[in-house]
Amino acid sequence: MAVTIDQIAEQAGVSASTVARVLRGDVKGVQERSARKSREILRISAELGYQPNWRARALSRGKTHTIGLLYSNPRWIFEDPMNEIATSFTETLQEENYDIRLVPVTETSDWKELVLGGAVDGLAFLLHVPEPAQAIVLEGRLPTILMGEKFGGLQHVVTDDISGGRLAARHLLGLGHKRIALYVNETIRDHVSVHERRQGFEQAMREAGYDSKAEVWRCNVDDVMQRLLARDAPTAIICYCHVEALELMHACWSHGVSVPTDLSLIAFNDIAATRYTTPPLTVIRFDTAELGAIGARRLAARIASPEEATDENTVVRQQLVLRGTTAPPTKR
Amino acid sequence: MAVTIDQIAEQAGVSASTVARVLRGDVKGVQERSARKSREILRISAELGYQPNWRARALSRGKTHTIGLLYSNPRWIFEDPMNEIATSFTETLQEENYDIRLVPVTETSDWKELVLGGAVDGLAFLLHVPEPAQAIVLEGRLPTILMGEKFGGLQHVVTDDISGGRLAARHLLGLGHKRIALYVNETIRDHVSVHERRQGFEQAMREAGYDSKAEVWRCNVDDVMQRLLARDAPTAIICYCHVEALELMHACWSHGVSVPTDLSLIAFNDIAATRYTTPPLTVIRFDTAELGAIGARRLAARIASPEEATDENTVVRQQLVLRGTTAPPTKR
DNA sequence: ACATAAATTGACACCGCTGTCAAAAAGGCC
DNA sequence: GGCCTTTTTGACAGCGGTGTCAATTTATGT
Repeated sequence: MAVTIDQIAEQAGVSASTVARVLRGDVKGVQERSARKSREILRISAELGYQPNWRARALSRGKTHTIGLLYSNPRWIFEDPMNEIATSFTETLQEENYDIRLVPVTETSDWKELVLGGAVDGLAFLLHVPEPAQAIVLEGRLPTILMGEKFGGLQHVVTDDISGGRLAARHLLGLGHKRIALYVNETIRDHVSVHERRQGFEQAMREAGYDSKAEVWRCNVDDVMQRLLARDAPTAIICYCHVEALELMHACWSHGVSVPTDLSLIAFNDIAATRYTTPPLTVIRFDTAELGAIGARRLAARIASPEEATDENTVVRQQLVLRGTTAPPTKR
Repeated sequence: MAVTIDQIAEQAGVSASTVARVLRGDVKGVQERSARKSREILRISAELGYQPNWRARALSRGKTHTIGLLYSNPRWIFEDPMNEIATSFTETLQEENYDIRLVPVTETSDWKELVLGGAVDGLAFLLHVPEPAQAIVLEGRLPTILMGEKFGGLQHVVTDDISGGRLAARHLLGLGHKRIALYVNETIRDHVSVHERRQGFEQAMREAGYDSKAEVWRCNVDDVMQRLLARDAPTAIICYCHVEALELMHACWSHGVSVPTDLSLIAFNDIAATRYTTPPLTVIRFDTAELGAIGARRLAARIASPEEATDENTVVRQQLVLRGTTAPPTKR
């Protein structure tokens, strides 16, 4: 059906090897006769609309020039802020001439065949390594990069969550808040970032001498509202991520708690929606594009030359973005 | 390096063909000796950790069991509400045993090789068919599905934007609004949905006898605010999509225009962020999951049996979700 | 013109699996 | 046991390229 190298060879009256070489641009073209022949071959292949067969090439070269993005739930990779990371990851990888294959990892899917069978040249993970894949990834058969998570000595690019937590707390302390809580929704998995944000938060509170007033709430939004309405409640909340913050903003609005007058709020992850709340959310942000791009380049480099691979990990810094949900506490 | 069928064959003392057959489960296993041999082969291949070579299989079978999701800008496919469609599309395709390859389409990228070279078995487009791909797609060499857009006779799954526009307008008319504008940001490409939403809107206005008061504003948010502050301005705005609405909500907030007291707002696309504005946005929504799933199943069916392929297109209906940004107009 | 070096070319094995086909083995029946 | 049918098996030719190597052709130097 499709045009092959042999058809071109036949038409041009040369061998398939020659056609392959010419198409690959692997002829010096010094000799007159040869140069003419090359031009002829190029003409014919263009005329026939030749397209190299990707499958044959992959088998022969032993490479697919494809990166597998492994995930267990598509919702996670398409969701904020992962989608921003994924965007820049794919964009950068495209510059490096790689394509992305989305590989859903479940107990039943054929992901093993794809990964171990050579459908991809490297692996990438966003925010977490799915359970079923962990053992195999650790065997290190393929170049791997983890973005936003640390796992068993594999190369990673992460955010600086300890200083993120510290930044949030210090900002609130600077405004005069004395009692601050960190709200982590109870459904959140036990991710390194939970631990680190907490660590930074507690560190800052300790430095300020408010050690005992650093509370970590692992509950749901209703519990938070209830605790907030109690006597001597915190005057500021740091939300583990944007989800908690958006929920809480909404809950405050319906309970008549005014932000930032009655309560200061600060969230992690600067997703688009945080700019559209009323007032816009003060957040701790990191450069998602940078994280994705670094991950992409690291992985590409690793695939290109596995020997020279460095085990360097990168930490992307977090920064404070002042918007409208934090203010000095009101005396009450 | 990796274990091949020949290695297993050698160890088991049989031919490669036999191994292949056994692994494929293509033996009756009636004869005692044969059954024993099969078990032995399976044992050995498990012991050696055999994984079929995906590349070789693809070449040999002439199929990759992969769908190419073509896009010209990653931002678009990872963005709301496309990500919801993409999520359900990939999930459904996974059930049908296909994987997704993200194929960025630019002038320079090697997408032609991937698509025409047989790296994918079918093509999918979200909301638009990138320019460089249009000619080739129309040749119809590969099964194709378009989601959320119509293009040159290709099979598609779209939303019912005409009735969507009508729903929005009728709701506002029902509340007593007489002068309504449709705001389409000037940067929006000329997409069928722009035309159709407008059509539905104008249709409803005509039915209500307000034909001349159906304005379509193709401008930016500053222009909108300016026009709104004029005498005899519209009391309600239908936003072409969520982006316009979020921007406008924000602009209203900073200009002291209160929604919905001073202005009623209704938007298309029920993305997550619309639920977190204050007040939450009234929207016209469609079932993104349904659209993605239908697209996936159609494409899979087409690939499985190109002959029986129906040219049926599907229209996913739009519906009104009442939230807080619409109210009867205030006399002023 | 002749030897030598450089460029070009075609044959061929290979990548690892699939699918066909004819030969070999096993089973069934008289 | 002999004959026929059904299973099972291995050889082999692809799939469409890649890459090596030796043979052939052309260019260069004297």
